[in-house]
Amino acid sequence: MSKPVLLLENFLPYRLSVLTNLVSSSIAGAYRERFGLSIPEWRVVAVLANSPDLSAAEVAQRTAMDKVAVSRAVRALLKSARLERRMAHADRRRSVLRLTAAGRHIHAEVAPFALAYERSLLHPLSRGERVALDRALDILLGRALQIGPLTKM
Amino acid sequence: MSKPVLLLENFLPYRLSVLTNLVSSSIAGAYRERFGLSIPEWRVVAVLANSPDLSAAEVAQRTAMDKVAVSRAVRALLKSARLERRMAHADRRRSVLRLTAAGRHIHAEVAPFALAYERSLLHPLSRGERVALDRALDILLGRALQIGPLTKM
DNA sequence: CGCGAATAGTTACATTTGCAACTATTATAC
DNA sequence: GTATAATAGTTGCAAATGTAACTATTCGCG
Repeated sequence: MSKPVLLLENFLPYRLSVLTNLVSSSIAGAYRERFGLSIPEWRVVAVLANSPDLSAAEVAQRTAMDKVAVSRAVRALLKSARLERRMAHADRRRSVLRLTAAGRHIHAEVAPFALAYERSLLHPLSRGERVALDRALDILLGRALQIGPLTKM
Repeated sequence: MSKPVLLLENFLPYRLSVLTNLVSSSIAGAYRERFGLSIPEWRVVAVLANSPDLSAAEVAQRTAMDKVAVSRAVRALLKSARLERRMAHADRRRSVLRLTAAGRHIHAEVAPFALAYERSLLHPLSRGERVALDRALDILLGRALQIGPLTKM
């Protein structure tokens, strides 16, 4: 029975971090220079394309972003006229966010690009391997939420 | 034949990002408050524990960090006396980095903690699911490197 | 009502991160 | 040997991100 040794290259959090950083920075560079869009902005566009008229808090929840990040992304999207904001008549704190025509247009451009990247990334995996990956990521996410902030582990 | 639709919650880069942020921030909080160590510092300690006398550039390569991040982590570790640095006699540009006794000590504390977190995270996965995950992450990393910066995709 | 707690969103500030420019040293070419 | 290029590492600056404090509005409950 040998004591387990920590090798960084085998350590799951490290491997996730390296892979994610590589993937995210590749995508972010492409979005930025081709569409003038940051990843937070892209997330906001992506959810509003499928679910118009959400409030900022609802967008935050669906994008796993915090409200400050959403606020900044919304401001940028308003400035670039890809988003319009009204206030909820019932509750004047609440905003109602909706893509403009320009916003829907950029979504129609970026979405196929994003899907193509994902398809290319997954290309070397078999159907079964993709299913296994999906499942593992789901389980890990749930587990990470469960473990939480590690206040006292 | 329906056109594939982009749903953020199914988009692999998004899912990787959410999972990685959650895992990394959990770990980072624990390292910081319990050991006074940032993740970049931890990576440097982890590689030097197994491979003493590396140069900063070699550390950068093995930790997937850039040289600036390594430089900053090394400075912090020197300040906290967990690392000592000599210069290579043959090439006085090159540093030779080695953990001090305090550095080895912190490694001996953090490594079991890190392994325990990893074990806990992987707990709900079966042996076969872990193997499949490992394999998928390896393949994805290689593929992401191959695809590269997306300069012209 | 009306007052304290809660919620939506923004702003301000500190920390982190990435990139480019810089210094110092060594290697290469002529 | 000297000039040019390349390499190791640091520093400075700007952009991105997170945390906390703040404003405005609404809710809950007497």
